[in-house]
Amino acid sequence: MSLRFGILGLLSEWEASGYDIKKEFDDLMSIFWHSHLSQIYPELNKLEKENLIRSKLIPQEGKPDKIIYTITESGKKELIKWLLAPTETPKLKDVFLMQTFFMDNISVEEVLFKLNAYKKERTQRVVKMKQIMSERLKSIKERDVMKARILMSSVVLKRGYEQELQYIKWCEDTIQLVESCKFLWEKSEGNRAPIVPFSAVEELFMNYFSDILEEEEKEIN
Amino acid sequence: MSLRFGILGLLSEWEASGYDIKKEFDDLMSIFWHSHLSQIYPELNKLEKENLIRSKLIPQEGKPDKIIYTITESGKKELIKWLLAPTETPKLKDVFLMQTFFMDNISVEEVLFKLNAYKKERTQRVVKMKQIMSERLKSIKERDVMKARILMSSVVLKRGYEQELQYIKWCEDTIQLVESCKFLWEKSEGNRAPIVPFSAVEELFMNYFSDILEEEEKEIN
DNA sequence: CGTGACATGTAAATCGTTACATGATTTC
DNA sequence: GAAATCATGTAACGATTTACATGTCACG
Repeated sequence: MSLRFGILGLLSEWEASGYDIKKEFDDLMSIFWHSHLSQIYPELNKLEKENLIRSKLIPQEGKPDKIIYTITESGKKELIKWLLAPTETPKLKDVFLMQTFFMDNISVEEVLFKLNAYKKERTQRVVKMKQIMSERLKSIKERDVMKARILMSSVVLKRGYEQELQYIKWCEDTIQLVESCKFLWEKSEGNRAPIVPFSAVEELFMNYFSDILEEEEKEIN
Repeated sequence: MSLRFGILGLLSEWEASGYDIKKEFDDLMSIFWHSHLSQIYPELNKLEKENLIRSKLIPQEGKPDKIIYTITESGKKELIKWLLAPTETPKLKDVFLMQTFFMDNISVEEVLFKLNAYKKERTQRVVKMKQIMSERLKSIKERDVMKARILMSSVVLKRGYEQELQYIKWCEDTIQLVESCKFLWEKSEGNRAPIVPFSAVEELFMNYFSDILEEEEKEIN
């Protein structure tokens, strides 16, 4: 349901081909959505049948011809209707957190390896995002033009970036905690886990949670 | 592909029925996954056919009979194989960020309304999570037993919680920024947006980005 | 006597991914 | 000569959601 609005949103600013749209999804918009060409092309055809967009064939030399789409009045109305509709809180999906949840099934060394590897992957992502952000910032400064669209795309970029940074920090903190709780993975005779009282890790545990427990004082409303 | 491992992971600790599994998905595990009963039941049957889990019928009085599943050796092996496999960095989907990206199409008042409403919804979620967390913490303290599984579920909870807090803070910061950039939504004659030089918002803009720009100094690796 | 929790499913529809199909041009 | 980019699609499969179907018991 959201893909169509991603397309309509894009076409509300520029006209574009399916191939162009895919590139936007892979670039800036990758922070909040992604899609395959094999889903974009049929969706464009559907949108045109519903009169929300219109196409024109552009012959090209040296490259294959392309089909450029523009948004219609009715399409813009649909987009605005969607923008004003209340957003349901999203149901999260995070495969790495799921793996983490069940990591008592593998050895501590493997846990630490996984956490480090994932941190590395996230770091690579944040480096790429940083590049996108500084390039954008530079081009905004150069063109010296500010618009609502530029503002809103920038705040979205910020959200994506800070999300990454925080995930990396979480990896670091968690690696530290696991490192100091290694003994929880030890197996005594009979392949049974040793019984460890909570008090043995209470300080470490509370320290790890300190930044969110401090929030307790701040009022939430 | 992940649902099956969510089920196997759960069954690696306790035996459970489809109905029990659904409740876990709705509770703690909702931070990283969710699923409908209509998907869980067929998946359980598939897993049993593949010999990864085994079922037994438990007759009950006063309640309908239920089918309890236990994990097999082969199931546990599959789970561990998955836990050790490298995790692809997830492709994010966030409908609210997508809406935000295109909010130049609605009025500032509507933008601010949407941001406030979403902040409220996220806040409700964080309140619920807080309850879950303090209940868990209390019960861990009372039972005075620490295990790797408890540690790992706690770190996942923390991730979910801090993610929510940060989203709320982003809403607040963004509301402030939009508030001070209201004029970007103004329309002059001919329904055209006024041309605003970047310098007019540079200070606000840079201030909004300050926390992530400061990270520039810290080295990432 | 209605609602919600308990309990297990099937069917249909939609959404998303991977594989297949085609063909031109540019760059290494 | 191989790989990447440009350009548009179809087909098959897999994952997910929504609707349908059935029945018991507890609580107010």
